[in-house]
Amino acid sequence: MVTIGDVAREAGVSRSTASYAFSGKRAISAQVRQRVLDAAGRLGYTANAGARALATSQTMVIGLLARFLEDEFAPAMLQYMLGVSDNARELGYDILLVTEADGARALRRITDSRMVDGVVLLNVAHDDVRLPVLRAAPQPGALVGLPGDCTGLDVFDLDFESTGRLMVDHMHGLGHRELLLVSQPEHVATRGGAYVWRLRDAALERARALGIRLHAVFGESSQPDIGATLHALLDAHPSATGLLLNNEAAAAALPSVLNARGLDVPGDLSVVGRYSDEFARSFSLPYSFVESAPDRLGDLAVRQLVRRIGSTQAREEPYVVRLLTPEFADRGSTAAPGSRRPRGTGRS
Amino acid sequence: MVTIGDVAREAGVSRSTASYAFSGKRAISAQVRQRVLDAAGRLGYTANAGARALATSQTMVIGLLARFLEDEFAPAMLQYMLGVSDNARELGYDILLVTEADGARALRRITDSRMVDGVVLLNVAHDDVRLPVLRAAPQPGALVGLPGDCTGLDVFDLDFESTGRLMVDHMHGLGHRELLLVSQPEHVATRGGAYVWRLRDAALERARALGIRLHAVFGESSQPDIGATLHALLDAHPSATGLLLNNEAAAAALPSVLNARGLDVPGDLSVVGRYSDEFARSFSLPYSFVESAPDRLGDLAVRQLVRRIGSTQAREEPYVVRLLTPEFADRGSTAAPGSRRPRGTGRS
DNA sequence: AGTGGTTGTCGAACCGGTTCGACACCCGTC
DNA sequence: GACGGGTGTCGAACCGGTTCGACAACCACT
Repeated sequence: MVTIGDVAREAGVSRSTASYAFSGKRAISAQVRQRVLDAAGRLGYTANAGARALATSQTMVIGLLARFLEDEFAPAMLQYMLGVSDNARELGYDILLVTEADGARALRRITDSRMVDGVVLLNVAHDDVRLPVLRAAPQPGALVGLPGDCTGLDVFDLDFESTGRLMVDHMHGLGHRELLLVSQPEHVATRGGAYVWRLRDAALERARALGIRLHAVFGESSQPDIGATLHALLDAHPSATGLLLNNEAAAAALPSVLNARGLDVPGDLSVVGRYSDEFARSFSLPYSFVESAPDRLGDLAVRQLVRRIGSTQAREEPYVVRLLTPEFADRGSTAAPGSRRPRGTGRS
Repeated sequence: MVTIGDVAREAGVSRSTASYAFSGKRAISAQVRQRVLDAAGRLGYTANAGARALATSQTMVIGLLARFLEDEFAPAMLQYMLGVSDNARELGYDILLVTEADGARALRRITDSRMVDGVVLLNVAHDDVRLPVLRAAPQPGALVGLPGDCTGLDVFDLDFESTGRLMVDHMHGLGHRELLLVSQPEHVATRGGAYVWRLRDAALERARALGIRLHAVFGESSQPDIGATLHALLDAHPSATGLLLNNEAAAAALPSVLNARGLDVPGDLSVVGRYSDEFARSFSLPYSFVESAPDRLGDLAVRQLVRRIGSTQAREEPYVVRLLTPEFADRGSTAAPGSRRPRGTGRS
């Protein structure tokens, strides 16, 4: 293994001079700097990350804590992971991926041992057990997902309440008066998935205010159960004209359910989902949707985290809670109720 | 920050004694060991990972290089990532996740700087540019995916050739004489995705040997294009009675395509896919399939990698190329051709 | 009592970087 | 010709662990 000492010897300078030649933190004459750089190139030198971390107390690594919980839809989570990973790398940070079931213990492990300069938590629950650990950690952290108590934390999430209202308002504006809402499994909600009831409650309240009947149910996150649930829901409320989805698995299952029932969208039923554009492409979802913006959230979280890592004074700044305004991506799957168009061939 | 020196002082021993009390690499009296452990608990001591890495030349981190290429189906890749991550953690290793587009450069970065003890490469191409870098690296590496040249590497993959033959044999055994095969995009194959033509060529050859007509096409990996391709394929070969899928996106799109055409499986068409069980659940795929076993491959790759990391003598052992025998998961989507059963209600 | 072998502990060196203080040198200036 | 201020380089200390050699204390034997 070639060390900075080898480079220094090859260039005929001291170790400290070699170090300064690389970092530029002190003035070094052009010739000497070039001699050092040449020597480094000749020897194939790369600084040892562990040694540098020890000396500088900076690892240039960010911990990414993902939670793959039962009853949650893994493909959706991937988008958030990539959103964080790609943006971190752009800022010069590597990603330590943690997928352990016991997130709190894993978080303590990587922060206490100083493996990371900071941490991003995904899929944050209302009363997330990882939060006390994060608050006690010496490194800063950023959250993707809104917990009940945000004190001492930078938080980024989609505004699920506005999303619920937006969905209802949109349908109401088109003339719908009876809607269906499929949320994630109740189990996910009771476990602390606050986004479930944040959207749901807001939608129910707005529906009440507008005098709309809104039938809200929880749906499975696995196939084929969710398909059966969708069928049952449509059976139970034949007069409903609009369907709202806050459940990626339900969205993925919907095309074949509608196909089986011979229902036309938006002629027989207007549909609005909530997922990411990338997700829609993978799952062939032709519905209008509210963009969940995982790449955007990853970008915001990493950027803020790196700000705090970088300067001690940034670490003193007030914490931010940023809820993204939902954006409606129109794919033409909503229309005035009862505006059935001639059925297509199914082939476009 | 509390160091081992603080613990030693608190326990009234030297730093080296404290170190030995933790590692157990020398005999330490029971009382002293307990004093050290108590002191560590009282002070909340955790060893600094960078310092330990520097001293031991071991980081206890494995690099995971994923490639999210254009025209490839991201949700399928996630299964492989989790397969590696979960198994690595079980063996005491953390995961450094690398998703950079320039995999060769990233690989050089993390190996040269000694951030990782070893590396797992996912989605390996036939002539993968990362392989020369890996061979030159001082750390061992393991591959998930079979390249053209395996010398000096431990390689794990599904046996795609056997898979292709198995699919054809299975259909032939049921009496099918005209089949369709949908592979990944041709672009993926020409770029070096060897698994594409390994399965395809083997299937074509076996079909020829058995006197079966096999129409093999490449299909898009994005929606909704792949759906249109499936429709066109079924239009072009109305007499084909069996469909083979080596394309996750095609599998995901198939239910609604068949639904739109009013085709019954296996009455009108027998179907066999190639994906993972987990994937089938997420995407609601009711078809028989050959298990791609991402968890198993991750397990094998990590286990072999850790073996080589652990002992210098294991590093001398001959390299292994392990191709998993394909396993057929029967979901009842194949039958003798023309054995149309009464159509279901689509609800079951 | 002297010898030899364990057992338990310590001090010092080392891993490979970074950083601070010291200082030699060169320039222009009074 | 002494003086002051940059500029460029070096030596030493430090980051926080691990590990090796030395050695004291203790035991059992002859």
